[in-house]
Amino acid sequence: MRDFPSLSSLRAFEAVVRHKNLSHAAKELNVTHAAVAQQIKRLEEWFGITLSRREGRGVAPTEAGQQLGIELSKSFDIIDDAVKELKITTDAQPLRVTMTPTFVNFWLMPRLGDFREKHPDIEILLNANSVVVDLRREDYDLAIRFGNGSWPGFEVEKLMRSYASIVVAPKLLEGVSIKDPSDITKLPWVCDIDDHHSEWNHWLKHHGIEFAKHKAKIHLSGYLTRDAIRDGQGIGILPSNWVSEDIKEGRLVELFSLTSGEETGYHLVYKHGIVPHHLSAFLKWIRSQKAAE
Amino acid sequence: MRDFPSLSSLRAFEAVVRHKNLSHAAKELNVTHAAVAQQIKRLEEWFGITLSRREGRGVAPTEAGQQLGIELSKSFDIIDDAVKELKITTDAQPLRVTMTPTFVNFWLMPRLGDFREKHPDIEILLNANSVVVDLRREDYDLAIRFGNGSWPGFEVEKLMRSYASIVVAPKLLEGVSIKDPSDITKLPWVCDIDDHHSEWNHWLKHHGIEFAKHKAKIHLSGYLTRDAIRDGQGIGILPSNWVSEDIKEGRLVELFSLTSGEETGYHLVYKHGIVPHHLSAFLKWIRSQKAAE
DNA sequence: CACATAATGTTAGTTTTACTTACATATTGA
DNA sequence: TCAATATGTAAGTAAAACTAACATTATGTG
Repeated sequence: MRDFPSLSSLRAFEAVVRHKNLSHAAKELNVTHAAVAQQIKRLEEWFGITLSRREGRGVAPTEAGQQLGIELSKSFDIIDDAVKELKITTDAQPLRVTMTPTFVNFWLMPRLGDFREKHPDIEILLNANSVVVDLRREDYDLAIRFGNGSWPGFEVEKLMRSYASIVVAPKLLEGVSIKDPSDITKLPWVCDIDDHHSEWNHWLKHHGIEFAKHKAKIHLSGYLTRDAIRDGQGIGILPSNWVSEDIKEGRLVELFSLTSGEETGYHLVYKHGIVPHHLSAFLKWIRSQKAAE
Repeated sequence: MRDFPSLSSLRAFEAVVRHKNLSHAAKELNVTHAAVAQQIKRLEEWFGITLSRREGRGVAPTEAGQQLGIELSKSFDIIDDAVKELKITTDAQPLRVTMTPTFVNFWLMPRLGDFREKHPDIEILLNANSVVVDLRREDYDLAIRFGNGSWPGFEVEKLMRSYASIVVAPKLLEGVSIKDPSDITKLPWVCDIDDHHSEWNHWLKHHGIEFAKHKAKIHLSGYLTRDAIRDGQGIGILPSNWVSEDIKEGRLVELFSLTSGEETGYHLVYKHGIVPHHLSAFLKWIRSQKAAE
C-alpha cells in the first residue's frame, strides 16, 4: 500500500530546484509557470512542509527541498536516459518490408524517392521476393502481397484490386490462333527473373501447362519484362493493373485472366498489436499515395 | 523541449515488470488491473514497440521491456527512498506549542490524554510560559495566547472568549470594603507561580497598584492557585472562564474584570502558509474539543 | 475433458488531476 | 519611479487516469 505524492509534482519540483526559477522550469516542461507553481504547492502540502520559497526573481529550495531535489535529479536522469536509449534503438531499427518483385518495380520504385524525401530518417530494408517469407519468424514489419486477402492471424488491408493477366503484343498474334490456355505454349515466354510465379503456377498446371518445361523463355527484370512483352518478344504474366493501360491503348492484348472467382489484389499484411512508428509512417504514406492516384 | 511518456505509465510498467502480473502490480499501486493495463498499452504505443506480452497467468516483459524495467526500478527506488526519508524526518519533528500556564493547567492538561490516545504518533513539545515567544525565531508551530486577536503577520483563530477576572472567596470579604481597584491591596494575593501576569500588569499599574511591591503574596501552581483562592487564601487574577462556574455557584466573587473595551480571549496563533501535518491534526483536535463543550 | 479459477483485454463513462488564462502581487535594476 | 521580470492565485477547461462491467484467455483439477 503506497501513499505517494504525484510524480508530476516531483518532476516539476526537480526542474524548479535545478533552474531556481519557476518560469524556466515551466518552459522545460512545456507548461505555464502557473502549472508548475501549483504542482509545487501541492507537493508542499503533501509533505506538510515548505520546500522552496521565493527569493528575489526566482525561488530557492529550503534545505529539505534541496536534498530532495538532488535525489530526484539522480532518479529522473536514470529515467530520461533509459527512455531515450530505448527510443533511439527503437527508431534506429530499419523498417523491414517484403513484397513481390513486380510490385517493387511497377509501384514502389517510382515513388520511393518521395518517401525518402518526406521521411529521411526512416531506413528501409526492402526484400523483393516472390517467396512468401514468414513475417513473424523473419521479423518483417510489413509484407505487400498478392492474394485474396486471407492471411489469418494478421492485420490485412486491401491496397488495390488486381488479377494475373496473360498478355502479348498484337503483332505476335498474327497467324497464331490462341483459343485455349494450352495454346499459349505456341509462343515464347518473357519472365520476370525475380518472380517465381508461385501464385499462378497452379493455374497453369490446371490447364496442362508445365511452365518449367517451356523452352522458349526470356528472363528479364523489372520494367524490362513489360518492355520486352510490348516489343513482341513473347507472352507474359503480369498483374493486371500494370498492363491495363497498355491493353486499353492497344499495345497489348489480354489472352486470359487468372481469376479464380474470388476477388484478388495487393494487400498490406502486418502483425497485430503495436504498430512501430516507422511502419505507421510508411503505411500512412502508402495510403496517401494510393489516394492521390 | 521534452517529449516524454507519462510518468505514471512508467511507474505502472515498473511494477508490472517486478510482479510479472498486472493484478498484483495494480494492488501495489492501489488501482484496478484495468488501469494498469491501459497504462502499459499507452506506454507501448508511445514507444511504438511491444514491452510485455501475456504469458500464461501473467505477463512477461520483452527484452527491451526488461531492460527498461531494471532502470525504472533503480530510479523509483531512489525516489521512494528520498520521499520516505523526508516524510519520516518531517513527521518525527515534535509539534512545538507554546501557551500560557493557566491555559495549560485549566484547559489542555485535562484533555491531553485524549489527544495522545487519538494521535499516539505525534510528539508534543510543550512550552508553558506566559512570556510571549517569537513563533518564527524560536520555530514554534503554534501559540495559544490571551489577547484581542491582533497578531499581524500570523494566522489567528479565536478559540474562546475570556477576560481577566479578579476574584476572591466571599468569606474573605467579610469586614473589608472593596470599591475601587486600589482597595485590593487590602487583601493578600495568590499568584500562579508560572504566570508573570504580563498581560494585566498595565491594568494594575493604571489603577496605581504596584504588583511587585505587594507583600502578602502566595505563589502556587496550576489548580492549586484556584483552590487556594476558593479556600480564602487571598485574592487572585484568573481568566474569567476558569472561574465563571465558581462565581455562578457562589464559591467566588468577582471584584473587577479587566476588560479594556475590546473583546479579549484565547487565540490560536500560527504561521501563514503550509500547515504541518501534526499541527493540522492538533488544531483539528482542539476545535473538536471546543465544539464538544 | 469440462469446469472452476485466475488471470488479462477492452470499452464506455466518470472522476481526478493537470493545465491555461487572466489578473494580482512582488522584486529588481535602469 | 517605471519597465521588466518574476511569482501567486483563482476560475474554468482540457487531459489523463481510473472504475465498473463484461469478454476473453490460460491453467490446473476432479
